[in-house]
Amino acid sequence: MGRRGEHSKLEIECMALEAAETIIENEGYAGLSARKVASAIGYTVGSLYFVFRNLDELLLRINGRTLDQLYAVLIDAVTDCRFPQQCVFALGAAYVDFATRHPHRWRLIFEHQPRDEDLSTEINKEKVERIYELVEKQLKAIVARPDEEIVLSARALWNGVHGIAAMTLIRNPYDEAAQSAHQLSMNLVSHYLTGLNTTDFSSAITQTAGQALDYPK
Amino acid sequence: MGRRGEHSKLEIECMALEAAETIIENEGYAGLSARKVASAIGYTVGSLYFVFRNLDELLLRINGRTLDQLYAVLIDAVTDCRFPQQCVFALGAAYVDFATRHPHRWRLIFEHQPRDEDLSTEINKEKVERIYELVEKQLKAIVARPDEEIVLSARALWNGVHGIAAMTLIRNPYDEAAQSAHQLSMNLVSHYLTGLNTTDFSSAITQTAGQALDYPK
DNA sequence: TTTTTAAATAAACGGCATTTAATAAAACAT
DNA sequence: ATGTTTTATTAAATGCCGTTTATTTAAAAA
Repeated sequence: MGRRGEHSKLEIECMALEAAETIIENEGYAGLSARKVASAIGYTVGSLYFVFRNLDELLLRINGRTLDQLYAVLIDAVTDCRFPQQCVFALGAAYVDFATRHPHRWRLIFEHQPRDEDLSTEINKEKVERIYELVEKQLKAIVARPDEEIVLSARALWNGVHGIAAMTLIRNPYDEAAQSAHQLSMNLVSHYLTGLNTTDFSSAITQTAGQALDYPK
Repeated sequence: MGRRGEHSKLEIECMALEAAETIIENEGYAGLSARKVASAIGYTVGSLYFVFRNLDELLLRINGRTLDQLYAVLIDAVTDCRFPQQCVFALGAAYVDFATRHPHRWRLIFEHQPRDEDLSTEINKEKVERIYELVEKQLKAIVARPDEEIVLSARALWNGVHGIAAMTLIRNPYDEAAQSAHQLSMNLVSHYLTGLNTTDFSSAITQTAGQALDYPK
């Protein structure tokens, strides 16, 4: 058949993204296929390639949407917290929560790497950067340090929270994972912030931690 | 052709593992295929299924070997460090180093999850646990805390270091990634250990951090 | 020497992503 | 109203893939 004109290109794109998200949410990336997405929206495979260059592009778009949702959740988490320390805890808890609630989509963000070089990688870079900035803002309110060090610390701490979510989710049943991850996240954030607050000339110590703590060159 | 008897079953298994490792090391998991492994060792696909139940099993075996290598590297890292704090830094540095040197094989450990339920998951569990114990040992030498808390803290800190390696490696060129990861790992370990040392009645604080720091229930 | 056994293969199956050529409906021009 | 051009859509083809099956053949056993 030819043009039905039932849905616009943009509508098909949206339908495909939603269908794919549902499949991934339920069965994970392994359960996804172009054919499955197409039939879920009542079209044939070919039509997908009329809207997306390839599956990689579709996945990239899905990751973009997931990152948007994640950001919204994190924004929400920092709206009802009073003190910056409390806010960092809340951010960690919200992140772990999101990861355990949508494990497949969350993992896809980090595990999918497109084969085409292109600018594909860069596309969602800002959406990730935004999240780091949420943490930086809180750290700035906790300790007075040069911007450079705030950026470094936010990355270190947030990557840490991410690692907890990642390792906990790898092989654990839903509820168990969520509980364990929360406990670990709290432990990490708590000790890290204490350490950050305690260290007076932090930048000096961080840069010379090797000598100070007898770190091997 | 029929039985050549040129290689024993065990020899073929070993050859296949090595060939697969090379492919993954160079091209990543995406570049691996049963046919490619088979032809690399001068056999046809069918022979692989005479030795492994399926590709999942082969990958599981590879991950086991990678975990063994990683453990060896970490053991090595703690042999030439004098003080426990220094040892934790050394462990983190060695981990980050291994991850950046073998990104594809390292990622495979965490990203490959077999479809067969089986006990497959459990197979490498000990090899992961062993690593946490290395960290626990050092933490025990740093602070006097109940075992339960040591275990929790080792997991939190180590997952944190893992997260740094993971996030840094996702999209960064080799050298850049390695340098950045080292810096972040140092920052995280440094502040975390300071915090752990500073907190006197840590178990009390960790368990009641919610109230203490006004953490949202 | 014949029979059995087991190693190894070739070929097949169904599925996949992606590309190609064919088709038919709409939009446009006359 | 008619013919022509677009363009949305599909069916089919290509070349991979993991896995299974039946078949061949060399060695071991009889």
